[in-house]
Amino acid sequence: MTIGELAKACGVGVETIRYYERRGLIPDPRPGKKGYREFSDDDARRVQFVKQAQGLGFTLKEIAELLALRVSSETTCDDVRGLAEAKLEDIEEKLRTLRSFKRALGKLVDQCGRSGPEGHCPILDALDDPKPKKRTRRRS
Amino acid sequence: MTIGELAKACGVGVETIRYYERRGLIPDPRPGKKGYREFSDDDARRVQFVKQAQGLGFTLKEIAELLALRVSSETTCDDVRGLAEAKLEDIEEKLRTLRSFKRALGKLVDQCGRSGPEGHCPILDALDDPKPKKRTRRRS
DNA sequence: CTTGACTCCGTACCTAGGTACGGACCGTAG
DNA sequence: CTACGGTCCGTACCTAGGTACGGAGTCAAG
Repeated sequence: MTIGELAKACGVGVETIRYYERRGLIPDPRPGKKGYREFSDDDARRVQFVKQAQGLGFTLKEIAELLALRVSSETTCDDVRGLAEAKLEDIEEKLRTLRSFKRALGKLVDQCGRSGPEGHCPILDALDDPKPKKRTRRRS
Repeated sequence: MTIGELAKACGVGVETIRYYERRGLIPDPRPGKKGYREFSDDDARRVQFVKQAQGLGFTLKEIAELLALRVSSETTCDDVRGLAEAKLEDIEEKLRTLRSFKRALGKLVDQCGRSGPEGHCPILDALDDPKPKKRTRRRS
């Protein structure tokens, strides 16, 4: 596919694709007919991965590292495993934080209407709460 | 506490705190002795919340909305519930994506050494796999 | 065989989120 | 009382991640 088709398929602008190329996030596409480059489905998956990972707070640099994770002549299996496990740690941490946000927000929704002292932030309060005792029933 | 103490407590620079003030992420601190503003523990919690949320891909604008979630004379309970539920949806989505990243990365670690065809990205492959069949045993 | 939409590449510009700078003021140790 | 470090505020500057622009080539429809 052409760069424009790739961009449309991924919901980004053509210029963004070109920027990712410069950053090395997608490999140099094979040259197609008469100077128009030919992109693959694999490129599309990479771009989509980049967008998802960005939404989770990873930087383009970190994303490039994730995409580069593979055993090659340059990297040993141990290198890869080490890096992957470090990334897994990041992810676990994000999961923990995200779960506590979720708990806090859920609690807020539950408490809605029974508001406490004005001017205090219920989200921070909920996050503080160390043991979110089981709530009786969630609003569907 | 002073702005410098607050900054140190939160692991950010003084200028960052001042920037957050301008953005309205922390309320105007009460004026202390002779022009030095006095910050509270609550301010510290807010700043820490901001940093965590940023790490999860929320923008300062979104974070401000989260911090502003409360029932007041301006917002009804339904407003708050609606917004909170929308945010919960965001969070669920992030959780799903994060979990699939985790699965993919875990799989990569497991497969380490049994690498497939060179030049292909094992993370994207692992993400593709619709049903990550139960793995025999995880490396502790 | 021209016209409109698309591609190429290089360079310039933009927004979000800080980070640094400068001059004036405060306050505590020496 | 002065030196040094922290604070105040305003403004300027910086990096990451795009976004837009311009001139030249391409390609398909009319």
